[in-house]
Amino acid sequence: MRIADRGNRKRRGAGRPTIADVARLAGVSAITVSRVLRNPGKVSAELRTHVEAAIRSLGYVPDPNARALASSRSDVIGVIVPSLTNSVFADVLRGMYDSIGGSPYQIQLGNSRYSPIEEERLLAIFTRQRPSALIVTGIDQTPASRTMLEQAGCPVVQIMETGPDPVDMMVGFSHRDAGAAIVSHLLQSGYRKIAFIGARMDPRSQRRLQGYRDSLDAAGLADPSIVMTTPAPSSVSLGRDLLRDLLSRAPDIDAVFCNNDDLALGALFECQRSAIDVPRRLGVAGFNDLEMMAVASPSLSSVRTYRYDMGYRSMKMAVDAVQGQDVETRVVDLGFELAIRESTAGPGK
Amino acid sequence: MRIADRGNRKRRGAGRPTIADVARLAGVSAITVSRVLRNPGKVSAELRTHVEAAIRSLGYVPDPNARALASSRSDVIGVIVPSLTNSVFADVLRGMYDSIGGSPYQIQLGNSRYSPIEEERLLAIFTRQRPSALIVTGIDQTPASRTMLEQAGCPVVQIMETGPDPVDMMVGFSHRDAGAAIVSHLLQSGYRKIAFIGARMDPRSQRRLQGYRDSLDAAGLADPSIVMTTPAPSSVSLGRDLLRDLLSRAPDIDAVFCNNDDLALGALFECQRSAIDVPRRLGVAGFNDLEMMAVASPSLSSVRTYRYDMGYRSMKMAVDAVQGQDVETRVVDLGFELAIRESTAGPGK
DNA sequence: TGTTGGTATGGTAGCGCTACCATATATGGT
DNA sequence: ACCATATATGGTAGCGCTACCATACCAACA
Repeated sequence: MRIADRGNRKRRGAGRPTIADVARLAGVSAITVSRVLRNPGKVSAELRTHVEAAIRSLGYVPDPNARALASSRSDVIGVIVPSLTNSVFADVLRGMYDSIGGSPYQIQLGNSRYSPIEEERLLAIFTRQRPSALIVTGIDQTPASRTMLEQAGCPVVQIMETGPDPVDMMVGFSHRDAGAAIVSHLLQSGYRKIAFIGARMDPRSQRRLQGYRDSLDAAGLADPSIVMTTPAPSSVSLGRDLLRDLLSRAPDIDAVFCNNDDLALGALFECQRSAIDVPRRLGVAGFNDLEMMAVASPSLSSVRTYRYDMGYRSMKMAVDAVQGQDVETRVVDLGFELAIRESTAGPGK
Repeated sequence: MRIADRGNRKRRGAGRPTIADVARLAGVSAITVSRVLRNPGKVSAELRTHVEAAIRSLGYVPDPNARALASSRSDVIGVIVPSLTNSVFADVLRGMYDSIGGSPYQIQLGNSRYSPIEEERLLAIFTRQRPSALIVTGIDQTPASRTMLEQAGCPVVQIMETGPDPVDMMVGFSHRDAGAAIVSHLLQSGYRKIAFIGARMDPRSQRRLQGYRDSLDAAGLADPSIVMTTPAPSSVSLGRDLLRDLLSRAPDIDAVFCNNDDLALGALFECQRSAIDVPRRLGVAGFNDLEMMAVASPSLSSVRTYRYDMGYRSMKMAVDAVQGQDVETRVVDLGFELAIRESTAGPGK
C-alpha cells in the first residue's frame, strides 16, 4: 500500500534509494540501518551483514543534507586561507587534502584575501552549516570572529603561527624567530648593512620584520632607512622593483632579507640584469624555501617552513578531535630550518 | 502554548531562530517568510517590509542544510581541479572566487590529483549533495564520470580546454593550437632543431606536444629523439634535470619548448649555470606565461593563457545557468597569446 | 523468584525548510 | 450577473535522516 502509494505520487527527490528502502529490503527498521552506518558496534554481526548487503544491492548512499539536518552536524570542515595564489597556501592545502584522505569529511574552502572582515563574513557563513571543525589562518582574528570560533561548538585549529591564547588548537611556528635566525646567519656570514624588503605585510610578515629588527638591534646594526615595505601583494616583479628602489636610495647595502621567496627571486633577477654579484656584492635571502630556490643560479638561501606538514597536521588534529580522540598536544610548533646556499656565502672581503 | 512547549522541551538545535520564529514575530506564515527570501517579487511590498524587519530583529539566517533537504538543491557549486600546487589552477580558482563574489553559492573544491578515477570518486560524493552546478577540468572524463555529469541535473562547465561534444558548457582554449603557435614562432626566429621537454603529460600537455609535432612536421623538421617527457609532476628542478639530460643526449639542439613555465625556468637556470647563452646558443620557450617569465634574465618567451578569466567566466556561466538566465554561448574559446621575449630572439647567426 | 542491569532493536517525533495545492481577493471581459 | 484569470497568502505534508525513549530479551545477582 505504502509502496504503491509512493509509486503513484510524484516524488520530490530524484528517486534515489533512501534509508527506508534499505530498511524494507533488509527487513529491519530505518534506525538500524542508520546505526549500521554510524555505530556498527551497536548492531549484531548477523544483522549488520544483512543490512550491508541491502545497502550494496541498492547502491544506497546517505544524503548528507538530511544527515546534517537531523544531527545538527555536517561533514564539512571549514578552512579559511588568506590567498589562493600564494603557493605557500597551495602546499598547506595539499597537506590538508592528503590528510583528509578517505575520511568522510569535506573541505569547505574560503578565501579571505588577507581581510579580517572578509574572514568574519566567511566564518558567519561557515558556522551556519554547523561544520565538524574549523581551520583558520593566523592568530589575529577580529573579536567577532573569535567569538564565532569559540561558540561554533566544534574543534578549531589556528595555523601558520603559534602564539599565546589559542582558541582551541594551534599548528605553526614563530615567524619572529625565523626572521631573526636568517638575519643572524647573514650577520655571521659577514654582512653588515642588511636591508629588508617586504610585500603585503600581513601579520606574519610583520613578525618576520620584527625578527629582523631584533636581530640587528642586538648587533647594534639596525637602520630603519633600509627597510622597504609595501602593502601590495607579493610578486617576482615587485621584488625586482623593490630592490631597484632600495639600491637607488641606499647603494651601500651589502645584503637584503626578502620577506618571501617571490621577492627574493625578483631581487636575484634584478641583480643579474644589473650585473650585481650575488653573494659578494649583495647577499640575498628569502623566506619559505620554495623548490626553485635551490635551483636558481646562484642558489638562494631561505628559511624552510613546513607548509605541507602544517596542513597535514592541522587537519589530522581537527579530524581526531571531531572523532572524540584525545588530542595530546593542543599547540604544535613545527619550527623552521635555515636553508643556507650560495646567495649568502658572504661579502667579497 | 506552543511557545511554552518549545521552551520546556530540550531543543536539539543550537537554539538559533528559525523561520517559524520570524513568521510568528511578523504575524505571517512560515511560507511567506520563505518567499520573502527566495521570491521577493511574489510578496506584497508592505508585507515584505514587515518580514524583513522581523528577520533583522531576530538576526535570522536560513539553515542551508534544511533548505537543501527541502528543495533537493544545495547552494554548493562543486569544482574539481587536478592540482592545488600548480599555480595555473591557483589563478583559475582566484577567478572563480572573485566571480562568485557576494552570491549565495559556496564552492566545494575537490582535488583529483590528475587521476580520472579520483575525479570519478569526487563526482560521486559531489552529486550526492545535489549541487547547484559542477565545474570540472578538461574533457577526458571517464564514461562513468560523464554519465554522472549528464545526470546530475544541474549546469556543468568543463574548463581549461575546448573540444567537440561538451557535456553542457565549456570554457577553454586549444592547447594543440597554442603549442603549434609557439613552435612556429621558434621556427620563424630561425631555430631549426627544436626540442620538447614535458612533465606530468596529462591530456592537455599531450595536446601541446601534438601541436609541437604538427608544427615541426609541417616544416619537415620533426625529430622524435629530441622529445623528452616524464609522468613526474612538473617542477623547476625537473626542468633543470630534463634539460641537462637532453643536452647530454642531443648537444646540437638549438631551442627547447618547455611544456610549462616551471620547466622553462629550470632550463634557464641550468643554462646560466652551464654558461649556455640564451637565446643565441639555445632558445627557450615556456607555457602559461606566469608573472616571473617577464622578470627573468633573460626574459622568457611563453604562451599567455587566460587562467583567471577561465575561472571567472566559467563560474559566471554556471551561476547564470543556475539562475535560469539564458547562456548565449555554451562553448567559449578564450584563446591565447604569444608573449615573445628575449629568450627566443633567435640563434647567433 | 524477583530484581537489576545490560544489550539489541524498534517507534515516534522531529531537524528547518519548501513544494504543492487550496483558498481568498481582486480584475476584467462578456 | 456570471465566469475566467491573475495575484497574494496560507495549510499541509513531506525532504531523508537521527535523537530520544521505549521495549523485549537475556544473564546475573540477592
